[in-house]
Amino acid sequence: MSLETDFPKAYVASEHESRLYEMWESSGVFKPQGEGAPWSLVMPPFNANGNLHMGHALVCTLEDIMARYHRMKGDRTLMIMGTDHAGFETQIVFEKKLVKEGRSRFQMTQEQFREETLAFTMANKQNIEGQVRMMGTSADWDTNRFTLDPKVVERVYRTFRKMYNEGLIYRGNRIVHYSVKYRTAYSDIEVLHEDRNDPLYYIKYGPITIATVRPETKFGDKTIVVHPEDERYKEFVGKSYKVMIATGEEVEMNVIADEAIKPEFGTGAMTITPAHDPIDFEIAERHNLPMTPVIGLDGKLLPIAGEFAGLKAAEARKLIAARLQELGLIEKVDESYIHSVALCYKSLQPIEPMLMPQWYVKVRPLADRAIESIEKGEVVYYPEGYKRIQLDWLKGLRDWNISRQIWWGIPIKDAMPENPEVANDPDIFDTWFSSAQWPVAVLEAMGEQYLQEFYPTTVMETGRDLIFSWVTRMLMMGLYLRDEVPFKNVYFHGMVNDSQGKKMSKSKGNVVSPVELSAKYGTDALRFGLIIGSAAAGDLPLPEEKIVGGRNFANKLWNIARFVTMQLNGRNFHDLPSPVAVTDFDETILAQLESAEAEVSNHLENYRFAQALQQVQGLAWQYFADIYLEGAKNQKEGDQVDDNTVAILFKVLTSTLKLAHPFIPFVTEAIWQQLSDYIPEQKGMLIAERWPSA
RNA sequence: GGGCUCUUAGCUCAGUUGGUAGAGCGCUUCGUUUACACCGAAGAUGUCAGAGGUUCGAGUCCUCUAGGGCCCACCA
Repeated sequence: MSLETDFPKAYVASEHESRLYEMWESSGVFKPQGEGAPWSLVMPPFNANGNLHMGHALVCTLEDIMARYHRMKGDRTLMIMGTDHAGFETQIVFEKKLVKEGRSRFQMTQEQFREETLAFTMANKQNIEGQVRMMGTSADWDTNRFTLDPKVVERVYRTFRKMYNEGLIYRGNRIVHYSVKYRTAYSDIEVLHEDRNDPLYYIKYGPITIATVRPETKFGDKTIVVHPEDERYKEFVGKSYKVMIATGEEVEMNVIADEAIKPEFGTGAMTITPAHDPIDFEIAERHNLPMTPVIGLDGKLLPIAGEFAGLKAAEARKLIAARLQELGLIEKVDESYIHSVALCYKSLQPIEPMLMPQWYVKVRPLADRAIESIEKGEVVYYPEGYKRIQLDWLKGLRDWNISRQIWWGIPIKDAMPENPEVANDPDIFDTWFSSAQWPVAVLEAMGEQYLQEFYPTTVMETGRDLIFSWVTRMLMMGLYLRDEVPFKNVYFHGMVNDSQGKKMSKSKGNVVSPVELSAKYGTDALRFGLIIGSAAAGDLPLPEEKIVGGRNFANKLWNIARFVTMQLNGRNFHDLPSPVAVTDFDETILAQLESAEAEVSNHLENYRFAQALQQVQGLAWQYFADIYLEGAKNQKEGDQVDDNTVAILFKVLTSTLKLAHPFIPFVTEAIWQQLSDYIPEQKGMLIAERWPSA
């Protein structure tokens, strides 16, 4: 072996990474090994509609660190990768693509659209799976699943049937959040709120004036509601009289009383629009009043609006207000009124509350069960503050709308083809309804023995933004289906930001691609940059300097190994004496190694990844390279470092490689393979080595 | 309206159970000794936002103030 050719001065990641990954994958080491305790992690299924982004890269890194650590510790480690068809999200991505091509889904049949979207999704799935491999992710690819795999879909349908038969799923006709732009209903969680300033119009209905921000919805109103205790209006309750409305028509209005009215708001009186407001809807239900639609699913006013019919609701508002003004029906306008407006999370356009039938999950029993489990400590949260956030959310949770008026996803109708109520429904499941069952579905797909051994999984690692949409729902569904929590620990990571700590976004042009950075600096460098100096659930800025630091660290390790190899002078490790602490130097480095082993393990057991990595770096660079190794040079007699020192160098090097491996798997494995020339009896792979335990 | 969180070296941020402040990058000076210039040596830089409290001892716990950020919320 020649140093210059076989052990070049610089570590060039691109020359090693894909080869090493193939070596690992084909060796079968990603599968559960040995007789140790089971340790399992189900990765968040990646949306198969684009490229790997930094959030994904962080997921791969954090989760792979855990998996590699536990594998080396001797646990029966299982890391499960998966991809998500991501219903609505993918539909939007694909529709944008269609628009760019000058096409539209409305020129296609649903079947055509699904076929093309499937092809698009499968291509992206393959793409992203390659990028997950690029990240060094040591997932067992035999367990890799897609949310549209027949076994997964069948699980979703079985769950639906079970819940339907037990009364936990029902079809309800009530007010839902509706996106006019995307023509679909949402669950509560897909809605954002923003404070906006809109005029509050005080409109005269005969003797009673009401306040509203939405005069455009008032065409069907037949009822004025006041609080039963309100002295101002007591004489009117139960009576009716004719008033003029915006169309110029005379309409009969009835006055009723209901507790839902707050006397201190506006004039203490309002008219109700049951088909377009949740509170009004409830009042109408209580009093058995008609519910007349005023706005169509296209967001335009219906014929009931007379001359305003066909206008978009928002455009109509000003025109209608002007007409009311002309007719002398406006008492005053409060221009400074600020209220919270519900917005579509995707388009940021106002939500239009609509009365329409949807499928709901009756969440109370499921949520109560989840609350019980959390309070009993069956799930441990990192950071722990998220436990309460989750509990609070569960306590206030309302029934979950799981149907979407979209084209891409799992069709509801096939869940119960024999049941007309289900079989005639054209809707698609909310993606989260299937991903909520993911841990059960993926383990079950491998067979009952996987569920037995690996459910509950050890840890769920995901972004803190998914706490409600995914984590809580998995908890509820896992408990429902298996009577056991789906994971024993939850670790939340934060959002990856740019070097200034700003959120990455396409419009700001500050998005950095993990694929490009990996190609430029190596995956280890990227992994290092993502982990160093970060904390659980904390947002993490990712300046390129951090990644450069990672590359430099990889190179440092490489050169430490190069130096140690040179000291061997062609001998085998076997020829060296067992390392003994002779000098103070020896004693110090061996003690430092031992304490680093303990601390890195302790940090990793407690999900303190950044601190663990900092320990490794400090040991390797400062204690080992700068101090011990430099000392060893000075101690040289002639050309030769004494054998005991070489033995210590070798021991510390190999132990350091083990400690560093979970974080920067490629360079450590590459070095290990180089070293194996000197350790004839250890021809194996570092990934399969035993973790050094102090 | 409710809740959470942050304010630590020039910059971006760590700091597990309270025990005389840390990393990376940057900066100053020096060094091309055959592991590494993707390097080494030496060095400078912080009343840990402000005020008060608990404690033998607080960046770390409590209260308040100021200024950021985030999440939740069916106030017509």
